[in-house]
Amino acid sequence: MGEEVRITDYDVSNDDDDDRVSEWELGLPTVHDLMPLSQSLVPAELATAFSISPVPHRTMIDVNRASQNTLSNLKKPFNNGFSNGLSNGFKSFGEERADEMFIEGEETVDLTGGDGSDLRKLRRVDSGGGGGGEEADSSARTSKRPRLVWTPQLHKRFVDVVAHLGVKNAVPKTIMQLMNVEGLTRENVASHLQKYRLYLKRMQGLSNEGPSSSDHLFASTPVPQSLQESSGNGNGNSVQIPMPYPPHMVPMPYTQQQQPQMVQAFESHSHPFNMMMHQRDWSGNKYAYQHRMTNDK
DNA sequence: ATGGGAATAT
DNA sequence: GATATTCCCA
Repeated sequence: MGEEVRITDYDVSNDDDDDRVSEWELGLPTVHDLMPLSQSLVPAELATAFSISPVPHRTMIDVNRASQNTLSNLKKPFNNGFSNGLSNGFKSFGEERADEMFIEGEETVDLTGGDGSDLRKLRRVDSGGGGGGEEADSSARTSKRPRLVWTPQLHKRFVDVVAHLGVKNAVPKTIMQLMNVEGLTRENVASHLQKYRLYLKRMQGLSNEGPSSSDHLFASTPVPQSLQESSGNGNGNSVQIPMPYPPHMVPMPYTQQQQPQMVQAFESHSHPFNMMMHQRDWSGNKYAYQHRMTNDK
């Protein structure tokens, strides 16, 4: 019964590309449409000679596809929470690939964008008593956000922010804003903060270092001195932008980059972090894998 | 509306 | 049982 998030269902029915057909898809492709948009500057002979891989030919159709794809992505950034990375990726490889390549380098929609707007506000739709109106589908699935998984990276960011804020100012909302993580809600932070505080408390109780064996996550990120005990971190001023965190979101899974050090008293098993993306693809983009994680713990 | 914490849920 | 969400109240 333990129901884990199913990413499958929605998408199938939700797939914009399929149910919406645009003109250019309907009409027969014209010659112009099929005409390659670009030509190689390198003669075929030379190309082969130097083993230069030819750039895939793109036609207007490809372009339209790509742009539509992009549009729909922009339009429904959070339809079903964050699980899109996967669902999209699994659709149809052959076809999708072209599009991907084409729009590669595109930025993930950043709702946290410059000013720090939000995407929260999507809350549960409660039945208004009465009759009819049903949440159609625009943003209906909104009700249930997948469980947020606090990855080490995410937690680190959290800790950093809290540290820079000082215990005084470290309140959920502020933390959330400073963390600047796409899709992170105040509740998420509040909850985590609650736990973190307990951890800290329990921690100084034991005076010396002795991370309980159960504090997997927390133990993974050292508690900054600014938090060790004293409050305020000597920062009496209002904190404006202590640490400009890049807008983006959190890295990804956990590749096998094990470091010889840190043989601390970690559990004998491997980290559970691989399981992380069972619910959601935080980075929300498929290219995350390529990016190197620059965070250390 | 927000923070904090207890109660639930997964 | 750990961990995250939701409910409740100050």
